[in-house]
Amino acid sequence: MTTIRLHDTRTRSDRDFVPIDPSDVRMYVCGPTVYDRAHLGNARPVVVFDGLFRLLRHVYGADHVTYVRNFTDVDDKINAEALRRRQAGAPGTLEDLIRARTEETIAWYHADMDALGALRPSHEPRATDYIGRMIAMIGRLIDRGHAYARDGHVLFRVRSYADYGRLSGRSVDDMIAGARVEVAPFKEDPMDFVLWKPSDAGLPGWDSPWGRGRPGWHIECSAMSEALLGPAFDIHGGGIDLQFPHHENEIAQSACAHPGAGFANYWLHNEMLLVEGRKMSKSLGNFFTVRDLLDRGVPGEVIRLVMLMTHYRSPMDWTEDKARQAEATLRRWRGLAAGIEPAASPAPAVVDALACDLNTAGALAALHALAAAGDVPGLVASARLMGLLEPAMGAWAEAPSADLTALTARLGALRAAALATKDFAQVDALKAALTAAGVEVRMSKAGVELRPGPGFDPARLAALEEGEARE
RNA sequence: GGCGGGUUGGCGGAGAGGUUACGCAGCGGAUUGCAAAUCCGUGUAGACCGGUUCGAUUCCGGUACCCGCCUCCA
Repeated sequence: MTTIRLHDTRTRSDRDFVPIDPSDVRMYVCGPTVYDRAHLGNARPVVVFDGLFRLLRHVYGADHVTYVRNFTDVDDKINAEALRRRQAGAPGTLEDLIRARTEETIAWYHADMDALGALRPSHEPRATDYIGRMIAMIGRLIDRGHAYARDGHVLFRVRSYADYGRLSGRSVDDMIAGARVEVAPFKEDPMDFVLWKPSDAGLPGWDSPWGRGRPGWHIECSAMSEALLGPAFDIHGGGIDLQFPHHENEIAQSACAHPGAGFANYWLHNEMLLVEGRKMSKSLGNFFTVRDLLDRGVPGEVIRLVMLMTHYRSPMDWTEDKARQAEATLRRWRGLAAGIEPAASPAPAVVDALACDLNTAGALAALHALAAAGDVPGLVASARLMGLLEPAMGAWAEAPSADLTALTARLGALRAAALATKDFAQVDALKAALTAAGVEVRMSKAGVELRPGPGFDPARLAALEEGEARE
């Protein structure tokens, strides 16, 4: 069996992956807060961990991997948007508006991530469906002395967990020295973080032993992973920006709620995304969503390939040039793959590259080698392991259907005549017009061949044919 | 200030202590009336300074520069 090697952020080392239970490999990845369209940066962990999901399914069997990715649907930004809508005159209660907003956003998210060829996870829990579980976990943390209630809040007592800071490599004292922590009178220690906070009448809230309120950010992931994967599971993933504080706090909560269980055995973090060399931000004007790209005609498969060109632990720079390269590569491969059945299994070189801490760039090189060697069935089977060249994703690359027989015959006749007279003026004029209409012109001794290319424009072609009729 | 990551040929981007990464672009050739497409060939790069070594771009140390996190942003 293939041995998968993963870079574990917690130990800062590459480790052979050994699942707790090979018949049920379990992975949890932090999903989106559903307040708006997913931007391109949101797509990176989706593609990265979809790749790992596919690899795990390949190695352990599709029915032996459980992948959980949550939706955070309780959040102040969602509340703010719902409030804005109500003030703008939208009907319904605030809770209705919140639900409507999150339902809408989840549907967008699914559509956009589907377009990138990401498989749906096994479970996609919503935080609001696990409030009871969170309350129970908070209660247990209080009972064990790891948390305390104060003024309607419940706080995690950071000093009660000796390993706090281990994941992100910092000590509580260092962090306090950094002095960027919220000072609140109800905190025993400035680093203590919120497990539960009170909600006023204008905010969504749930009844709890500490009054009506809502959960803090981190507890949801601890509660949902516990519910769906158990107190110990294999892999926990997410963006590197979540390493602190989110994941650090998650570990503290889960480890203290289930001492000795171990929580997640391997921690994987993907690096951030840049756009043309700069951090994507609204202020720089380079902020865009996945949907923006799709609407602009950049196929999801192209976005996916661009993402796979860079190793997941390096910052990935989105550039127009890369998108162009990726599109050209996919067009070539899809051209080769047309009508070819995939091999029974992906090429070992590709699997090995992916098994080496998801070396997607290496795997792509292996794909190029398969294409160069003419092993198209192997290319297709291997590409599909990476979520590429899937039949459902190829509509964008299909040549538009068009009847070019008349034009082919006309060009062929002109050329045959020109070959005799050595006057190619008319041939070249027609060729230029065809090229301008997005038709690929191929001439050889055997004859003339026309095929619609990427920029095929039937309207300009029609004009050509009308011109012919008038002649 | 604290913590972490990075610096590879024109561009993108990997692996490996010593033998071609790969892709794109470029260049040369085949092919073509000319092209396109395709095919063949072609590139000794590794921020800087030391150290270890028979040998380092690959290991160790330092310097410079860049980036991220420390602000419920993946």
